[in-house]
Amino acid sequence: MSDKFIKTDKAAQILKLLGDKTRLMMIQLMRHRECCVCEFQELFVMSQPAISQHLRKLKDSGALNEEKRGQWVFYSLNQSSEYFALIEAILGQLAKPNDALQKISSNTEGSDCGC
Amino acid sequence: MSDKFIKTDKAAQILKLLGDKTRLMMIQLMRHRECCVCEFQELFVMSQPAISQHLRKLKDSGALNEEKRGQWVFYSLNQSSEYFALIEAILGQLAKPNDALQKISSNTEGSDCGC
DNA sequence: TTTGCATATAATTATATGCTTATGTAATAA
DNA sequence: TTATTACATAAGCATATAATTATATGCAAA
Repeated sequence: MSDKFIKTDKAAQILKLLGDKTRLMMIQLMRHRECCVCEFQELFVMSQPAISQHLRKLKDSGALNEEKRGQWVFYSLNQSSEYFALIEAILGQLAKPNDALQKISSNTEGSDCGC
Repeated sequence: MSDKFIKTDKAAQILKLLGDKTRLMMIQLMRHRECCVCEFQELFVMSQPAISQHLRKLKDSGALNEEKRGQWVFYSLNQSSEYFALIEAILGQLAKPNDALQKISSNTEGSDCGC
C-alpha cells in the first residue's frame, strides 16, 4: 500500500507463480475479463483438480479475485493487488495467446461456457 | 528477433528463473553494470558453487553475458536477449535493493572487489 | 430428499529444484 | 614447476512442485 514498488522477496514469490506455463496462460486469459473455471477445463489438457490447484495458488497470493455465482466460480485479476502493476507490466511483453486460446481471449463479452 | 513479444512458454521459463530470490537479486544488481562473481559471493550467504549454479542457469537462458578477464568472470545483462525487455519491465516495478545491496547497487563505477 | 453438476480438498507419487561437499580447470604468482 | 586464486562441474541429498486418483462440499433441479 505504502509503496507501489515490490520488494525482491515478494517479487520472487509472484514470479515463481507466474513461472508456470499453465498459470501464466490463465493470467493472460483473465487479463481483460473474468473466467469461469469450466473455461480453463476446456482449454487445458489436465485434470480438474490440477486446474483448481493452480487457481488456488494464484488466489492465495492475492493476485486473483474469486466470485461464486450459483454453482460456478469465476476468477479475475485483482486490480487492488500489490502485484497488479507487475503482472500488467509482464503481460504487456507477451505475445497474444494463439489458436484455441484466441477464441476465448478475444471474447471479451464474457464466458460462453453455458454458465 | 522477428517479434518483440514473447510466447507464453518461453515467458514462463524465464519467469521461473526470475522466481528465485537469489537470482532475482543478482539480476537487480546487474541492472546498471556488470558484476564480478566474487561480488555475489560477498553478498549471498551460500556456497560458491551455489552462486555459480544460479549464474549458469541465467546464462544458459541467454539472459546474461559472460566475460572472462584474467582469473575473474564478469556477468552482465544481455541487452540483445529476447528477454531483455521483459526483464527491464519487471525490474521497473521493483523497489531498490536495500541495506548491504545498496552499497553495491549504487556503485555504478564498477566492482571494487579487488579484481 | 435424492440426484447430478461444478468445484475444492486430501493423499500420493514422480520429478524438479536448490543446496551441500568434493573435485576439476584455468589463470596468475612464486 | 608448484602453489594459489577464482570459478565451474559433479554427485548426492532434502525439500518443493505439479500431476494424478479418490473423496468431499455446495448448489440446483427433479
